[in-house]
Order: sequence, then structure tokens, then C-alpha cells
Amino acid sequence: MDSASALIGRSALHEAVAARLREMIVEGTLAPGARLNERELCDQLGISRTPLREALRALAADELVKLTPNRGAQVVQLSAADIAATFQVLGALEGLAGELACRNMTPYRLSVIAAMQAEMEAAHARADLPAYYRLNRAIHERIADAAANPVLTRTHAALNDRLHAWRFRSNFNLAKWNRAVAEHADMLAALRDRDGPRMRWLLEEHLAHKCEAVLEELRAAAPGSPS
Amino acid sequence: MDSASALIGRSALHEAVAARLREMIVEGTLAPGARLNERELCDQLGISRTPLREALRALAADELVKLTPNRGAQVVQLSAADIAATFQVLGALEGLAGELACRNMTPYRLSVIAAMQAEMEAAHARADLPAYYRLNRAIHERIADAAANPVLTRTHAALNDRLHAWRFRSNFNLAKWNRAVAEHADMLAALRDRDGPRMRWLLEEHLAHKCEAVLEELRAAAPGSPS
DNA sequence: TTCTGGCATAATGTATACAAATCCGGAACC
DNA sequence: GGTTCCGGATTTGTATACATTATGCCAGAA
Repeated sequence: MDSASALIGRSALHEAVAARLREMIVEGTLAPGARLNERELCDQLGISRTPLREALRALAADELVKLTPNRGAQVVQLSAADIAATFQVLGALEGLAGELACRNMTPYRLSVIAAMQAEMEAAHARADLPAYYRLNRAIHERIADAAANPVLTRTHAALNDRLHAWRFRSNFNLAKWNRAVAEHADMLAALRDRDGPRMRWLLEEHLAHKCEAVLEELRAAAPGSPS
Repeated sequence: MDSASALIGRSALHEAVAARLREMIVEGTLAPGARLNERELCDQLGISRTPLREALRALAADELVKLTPNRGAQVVQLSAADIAATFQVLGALEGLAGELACRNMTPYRLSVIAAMQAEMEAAHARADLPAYYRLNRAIHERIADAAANPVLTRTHAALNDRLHAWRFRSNFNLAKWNRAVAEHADMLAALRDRDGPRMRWLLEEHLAHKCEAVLEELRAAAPGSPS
């Protein structure tokens, strides 16, 4: 199978490894704080140490793992302060993205986002958390893409990855969930009106609320040790 | 606690290599677009390929070099669009930093920045470009630090590095240089007044103007093809 | 003359071997 | 009994060897 897909999958073993590890970290398979033994991972993935190490360096650059000089790698363990700081930056980035997205918004793009919003509301109505998260993330990514700024898209995605594991764990209280859905409806309206400043403000608020929810969940779930 | 970071200088050859390469790229010793031959660099730096490759992966993650699957690394060549996109994101980040800095501003920090501003104005008065750039960058970094958000500081620094080589090359026309200095004076006033929204606006404008200056210089220096 | 095909060369990707450092356990000493 | 120091085992860091892929040249044919 050396067709067009071969261009991506063929070489770059370390990239594939990095992608796999990223997935495992983002989804929580590799728990925050877990130490990563090189040989162990090599056996598990069926590769040699060289590409694994290169993959780990790449993840470290994205701050998904922390490397300590002669003591190996471990999955980053974000403190409450780290999470708050990341959300703050993410808020500024999404705010910018929203403002730019309003400028570039086309009827087609708007319809795509509107459709996703409807699907997300349906997921919310039937309390389908996984579907909700997926659609939520997709909407935010669409907004970031609509800004048509590749640097913004990449930076946003990198920061988002760091938080994803926590977002996924935060099992919302219902009031906050309802508010989040309402905020999304407002955002859609702002996009429709191409009201950049309002969109920016809405997104900053939305992210701040989300941060609050995650931190609350964090305090409630694990004041001491994880179980 | 990150007291472990003090240990970094000890081993971590690949980190030292990455730092050195970063320096060479940021300062322009390695020109944009230059292809990096692994063995050549190894001989030049007196190391083996393994740590060099790990260093290159780290730089690629920061988008200072571009890796192509079986074809090695080359220093990134930013297009005008890339530069504009980066400045746009940088503007949002510095805007946030400025707003937060106003909240956290203390008399001592303000006095430090004010002293730098005075020095920078002196450098401007005697048309000392290198000193001006150094102080300019130091002031922006102080503002970013004053935001007291490590994620913001790091993200800002990473984006700034990508642009540094270009900033350094842009030999300002005088009118724009004067305006930039005046804008810095306004920023200092906003910090003194702890006027967050104004500070944000000033920084966004300041960065937008800087972007304009760099792009103008770029167009003037290399309008078409270098044939 | 130009284009194509194949081969030689060089570069990157991966694996493995070796060196240095850390960690853990036990024994000796206070 | 507790502390300290030493030594083996494990783990990471670096170098080198081998495999795979790209590149460039030359010959031969249209």
C-alpha cells in the first residue's frame, strides 16, 4: 500500500511514536506524573530507543512530558496554577481567533458551525458527555481555523492538548454545563452578526468559566491523592 | 518546585547543542533557508549525530527549523504571511501580558522599567540601534514577566525568537522609530496608571506597527527574486 | 540533442553497543 | 538502633554501525 497515504506513513517512525504517545497522554492512558521507562515503552511499542527518545524530546517541547537530565521523562503534572495560567493564555488566543473569525466568516462556514452547534445541543439534551466534548472541541477548532492564521491554529492546538486530559475529566455540574451551552449559542449569534469585539469577549468569558469549572472539579476530586 | 532546573547545565549535551543552534539561528549565523547537514554540524560542534538530532527535533518543535522526512533539516524561511501571522498572535499575547502586568505592577518593577525606558530613549537619541534593540526586547520581556504567567512567558518567548532575526534586520525609517519610542512612553504611563485596557490596546497597536515596519523592510530589501 | 533509466554516492532513519550517572540495598561504624 | 558509606543493578546519555531512502551523474536510445 504505497499510494498517496504512503507519503505520510512511510518513514518518520519517531513522528508516529510521538503521535501515539501524545494520544495516550491526552486521553489519560498515561496518567499525569507517571514515569516513562524507555526500555519498557520500547518493548511495548516494538521499536528501538532512538526513535522513542526523539519522540519524547518532541513531546517535551510541547510540554506534555517533563525531562529531567539523568532521570528520564514523566508525564507533566499540571498544578492548579498551571491550569489557570494555560486557560488565561488560551482565552487570549481564542479571543483573537474569534475576532478574526468574524472578519472571515462566510455563510458556508457559519452553516457548518451552526450544524455542529445543533448536534452539540442534542448531545447536551441527552447528556451524552463524550459526544458533547468531541463536538465542543470541533467547534472551537473550527473557530480557530476560521481565523486563517496558521500560527494561531498551531499555538492554540498545542495549549489545548495540555488541558484536554483535565477537561475530559471534569464531569461538570449541570448548572455550568447549561451555561456553557448558552454561551455557545451567544457565540454563534456573534459570528452571525460578525461582531468581533463581542465574540472576543464571549470567548474570553467562556474560557474563564471553563477554567473555573475545571479547577473546581480538581479541588473536589483530588485534594490529596488520586484514586 | 522546579529547583531541578538548576541542574540542567550539568549534562544534557543535546540541550546545550539546541541552545547553541537556537542562538545561531536567531542571530542569523545560520541563514533562513539554509540546509543543515548533520555530519557537517557534528564535525563543527565536535559531537555525535545522536544529540544533534535530538536538538534538531527540539528546534523543529519550536518551528525554528523545518524537518522533511528523509531530506533533513533546514532553517525556516518565513514568508511575509508567516511574519504577519506571528506578529498578530504576539500582539494578542503581549496585550494580555500588558493587562496582567498592570494588575501586578509594583513601584519597584515600574522603576526598573522606567529606567530601561530612559536608557532606551538615550540609545534612540544617539541612534545606537544595537543598544536600542537590546533594551527594547528587555522591556517587552519585563512586561511579559510582570504578568506572572509562566505559560504566557514561555509562549511569548518562543514566538519572539522566530521573529528576532527579522526584527534585527529591519533598519527602521526614522519616523517609525520615533513613533515606536513615543508608544513606549505611552505604555510606561499606562503601567503607572495601572490602566489595563489601555495598556493592552497600546501593545496591540505597537506590535501591529512593528509588523508593518518589518514587512515594509522585507519588501524593500527583497522585492522579487534574487537573480 | 534531449530524455530516460539505472547505478554510484551521500544523506537520513534506525538499531545496538558502550559509557556515565542514578538508585537501592546492605554492611560497617558510631 | 540509627546513620553513613560503598557497591551492584538499573537507567539514561552518547557514539557508532547498519539499513533505507534520496540525489546526481552518466550512458544509451529516440
